[in-house]
Amino acid sequence: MFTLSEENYLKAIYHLELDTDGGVSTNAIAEKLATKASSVTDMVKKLSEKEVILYKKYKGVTLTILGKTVAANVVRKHRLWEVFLVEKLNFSWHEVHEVAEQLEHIKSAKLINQLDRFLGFPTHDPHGDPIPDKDGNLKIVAKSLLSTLSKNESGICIGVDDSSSEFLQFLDKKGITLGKKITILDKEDFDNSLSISIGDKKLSISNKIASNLYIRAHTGQ
Amino acid sequence: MFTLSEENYLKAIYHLELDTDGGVSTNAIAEKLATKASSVTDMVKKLSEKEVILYKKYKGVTLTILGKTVAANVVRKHRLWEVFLVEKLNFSWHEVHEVAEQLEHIKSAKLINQLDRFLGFPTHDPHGDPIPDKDGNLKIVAKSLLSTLSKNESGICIGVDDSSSEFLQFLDKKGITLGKKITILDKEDFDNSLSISIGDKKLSISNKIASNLYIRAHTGQ
DNA sequence: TATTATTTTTAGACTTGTCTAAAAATTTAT
DNA sequence: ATAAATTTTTAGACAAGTCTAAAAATAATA
Repeated sequence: MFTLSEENYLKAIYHLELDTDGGVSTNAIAEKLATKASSVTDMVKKLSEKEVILYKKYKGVTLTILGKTVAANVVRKHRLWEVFLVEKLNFSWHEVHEVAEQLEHIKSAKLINQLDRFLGFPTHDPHGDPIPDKDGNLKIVAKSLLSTLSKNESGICIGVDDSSSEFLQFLDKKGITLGKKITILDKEDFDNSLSISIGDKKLSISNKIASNLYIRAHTGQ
Repeated sequence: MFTLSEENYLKAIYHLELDTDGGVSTNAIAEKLATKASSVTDMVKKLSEKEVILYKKYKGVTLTILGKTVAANVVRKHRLWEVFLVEKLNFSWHEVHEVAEQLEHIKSAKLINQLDRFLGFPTHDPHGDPIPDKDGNLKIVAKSLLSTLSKNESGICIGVDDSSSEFLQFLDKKGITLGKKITILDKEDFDNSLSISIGDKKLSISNKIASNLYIRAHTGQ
């Protein structure tokens, strides 16, 4: 069994491993968890003894199979709870993270299995991130950043890269939500801003926005 | 803000106060929380400084208004989550306690308000215990133990005194659930066992069982 | 490569919540 | 009311998780 703190470390390492090649550095973990490098070193020794990570002094850490399973399970719980909060309790997508951070540590296999069933076995959370299955496997969906599409191409909005509260509230204000079809009407060379149509509206968005929206590529029209 | 441990102490004191006159003793708290009296003394000093309890050395403790509010809120959360688990996730009433013990510590006013709404503002949990409102007030329902009724009297089963897993599973097996009408057919002087009718069944139950079932008195009939 | 800068680890300390063992206060019984 | 039993508190210790400051290892740069 793992403590709340151990679970948070495993989750942080899990996320960092996804966009790092080779081991995850002490400093990276410290930054992600808003803690000090010395604290990370301590915890990393403990996790290494529990055989959930591989650790060589000064060499960074990697999750073991066991560690990855534990971490994925925490992520699974986090994302299922997010779905619950949005679908059943009328939370907005920018409000769910903080609460899900707490709920993800509740220990009960039955609870999470029944919650999964109750929600209709969702595959993605309200930000478009995939929900790991019981074994920790993710369904990978081919996705591209909106900023990489060309004029006249279109696709379905399936997720965000930056899921900060500010960004999500901005999207709400603009009417940009998951599942909507977006078409590039024009690209501005000057500042890489885009004219897009979404639903029956047209709007102009900066490159920064377009670089934080994921699109499921739409082969043909 | 209160730690998990502080909340558990407040909840224990809250429950103990309900069936104690005068202050709650150190030993009583220690027993309820399966901890040592010395630990209780330490925590009690801390809670006293936080002004949620009144404490005089060797004299036991009492909740302040603030303390009672905090404790009732934890109980409110516990019982709302129990309703959720039973009504929405198909838990049996004997399975909910352990999970609710964890969920009751999740901090989010919006979460609990929305959960309350989602569940239809329930007034009682699956064991028949009242759910405190936002201000910590309970709706008191006049109730009697089944064992106190006389022959030919009847009432609606509205709760249990002992909510141990074993007892609840026993009731399940006998088909005794909240909301059912129970009529005393006969009382056996020898061992105080009862013959009752419940639904369309007749059965015989021991005095021990009858002393753990609450009935809403049925004036008339 | 030698030096500087950065990262990581160690050493020692602090907090929270717990414990054991012993002392002090209170209660019960003779 | 005094002695015995019980309850409660104190004193000191420990584990988990964190921190600061300094030392050691690694990486970057001249």
